[in-house]
Amino acid sequence: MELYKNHELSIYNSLTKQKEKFEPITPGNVGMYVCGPTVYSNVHLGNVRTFMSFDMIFRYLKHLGYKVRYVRNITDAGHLENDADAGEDKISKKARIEEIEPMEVVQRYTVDFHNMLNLFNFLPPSIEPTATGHIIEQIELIATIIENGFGYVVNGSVYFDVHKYNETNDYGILSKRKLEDLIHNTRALDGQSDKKNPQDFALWKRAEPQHIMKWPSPWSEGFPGWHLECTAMSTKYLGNQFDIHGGGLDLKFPHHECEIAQNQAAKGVSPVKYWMHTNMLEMNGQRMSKSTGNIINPEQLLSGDNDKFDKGFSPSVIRFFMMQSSYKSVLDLTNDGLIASEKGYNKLMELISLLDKITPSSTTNTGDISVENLRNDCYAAMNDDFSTPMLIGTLMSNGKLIHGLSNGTYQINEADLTLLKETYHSFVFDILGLQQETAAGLDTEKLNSTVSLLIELRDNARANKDFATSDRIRDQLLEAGIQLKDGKEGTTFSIN
RNA sequence: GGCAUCUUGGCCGAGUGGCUAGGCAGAGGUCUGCAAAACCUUCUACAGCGGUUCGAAUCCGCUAGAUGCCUCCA
Repeated sequence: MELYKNHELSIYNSLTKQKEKFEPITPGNVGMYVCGPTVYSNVHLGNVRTFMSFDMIFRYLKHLGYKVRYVRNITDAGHLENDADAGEDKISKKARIEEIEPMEVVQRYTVDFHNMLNLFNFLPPSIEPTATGHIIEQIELIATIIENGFGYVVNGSVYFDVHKYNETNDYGILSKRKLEDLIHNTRALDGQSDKKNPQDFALWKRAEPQHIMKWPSPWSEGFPGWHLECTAMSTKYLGNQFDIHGGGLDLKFPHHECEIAQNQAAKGVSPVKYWMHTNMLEMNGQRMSKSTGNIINPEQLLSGDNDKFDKGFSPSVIRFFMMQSSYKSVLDLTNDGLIASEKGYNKLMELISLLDKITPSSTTNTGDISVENLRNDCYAAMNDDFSTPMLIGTLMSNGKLIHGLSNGTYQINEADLTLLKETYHSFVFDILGLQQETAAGLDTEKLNSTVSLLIELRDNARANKDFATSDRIRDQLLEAGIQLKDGKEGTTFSIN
């Protein structure tokens, strides 16, 4: 279904700093590249937020009927600790500290990364290439950049000549910086003697003898610079120019700026039509940071095993929380915010279970709400630069329609009911990527029959006005984490 | 210091020239043996000052405050 033909999607382009109508380079096809994690430690919750935003974008583009090729890389080499000559690869540093093979580090944290994303119900990208798997492509790219006069070799290392590049191109076009300002504001770092200018960045670094991760190249035994891998892998799989490039806001400069420069220098074109940057995740009003201790692992947030939050939160609640804010806004992770989201999420899931129980009538009478309008509002929200907060608002505020249908105030015919169900299901599950969470790890069938028995006993007690017994059942169950809910149709329960 | 972004009601968080965001919390109600849950109703806002405009939370300027990047970071 080529829905995109009937929808005008607009995307905020960080390059032009405005919303633009989305028109892919090849009609019907979308190429999207997102800078993935450097696998040298456990996945950070901020990474989860960024990748979740692009997961949602991937989902919506697919929903619109685009054929999407989504490339998200794994950085398993080349990411320098700092840009000085003494710079050490993050992976080898970790390997040295832990006395294990670099590829063991990579394997461990790649597995952790995938496990975590699975928990949060991420779709796998179309291609997940690794930097170490593309050393040859990177070497070729460096050779071309040198050939074109934008790279120079010093002591076996290769640097990108930013000043030379800036004579014919605009270094700073993405981050809105001027080279002269950068010159004035670059801090003096030790050991930069190899570079012609401090603004130059490494394309290839010669490895010291004790270095464990290194590859042969025309210039030295060494390893590629960090910015290079994304240029090599994105253009290999998506072409010299592609539609969307995403990543966290903190990668805008220098990483993405350098990608543009490398692509211009090697291929003569700017690589990306729409640059998208996701904003930062904070916790309790402060940037998450290992050095200040303002940090929490995803596992700890899920389990509640931490000193920052009252309890654990399920993956869908965290996803709902993140989807309630715009990917372009700073999001502050707080206890109150998560509690509020948990209630909101439960409410939405309740709406969907109600909706699934509604039976069609011969005619439709839904007051001043029309299913058609509701559906259009959902699309309008998403078409407006993937406004998931607006989408959630629409889904929530039309809850009165579902309640009205449920309690008989409104009626709906079969065609409209199908459309309504389809709308809620596709936006909530397929696009937002939320899941209806049944108590994971519990044998729900056995639990159901057990609690049903208790509900029956309680009903009998209440009928006999033996409230001591009925209240005891209710209160004891609540203490055990099972909440009874008395409704018109009888008593149901939920697990807290 | 430079560049950029942001400042919405008790809290979170959308919107962006005239028209209800939404959630949480609060208040009132329906239901209930009492509750809880659920549902219904309801309150409150656009940092300050000046300008543009018939009209500004929305555009422009200034002031104050916060944040990000400038060094590895999603």
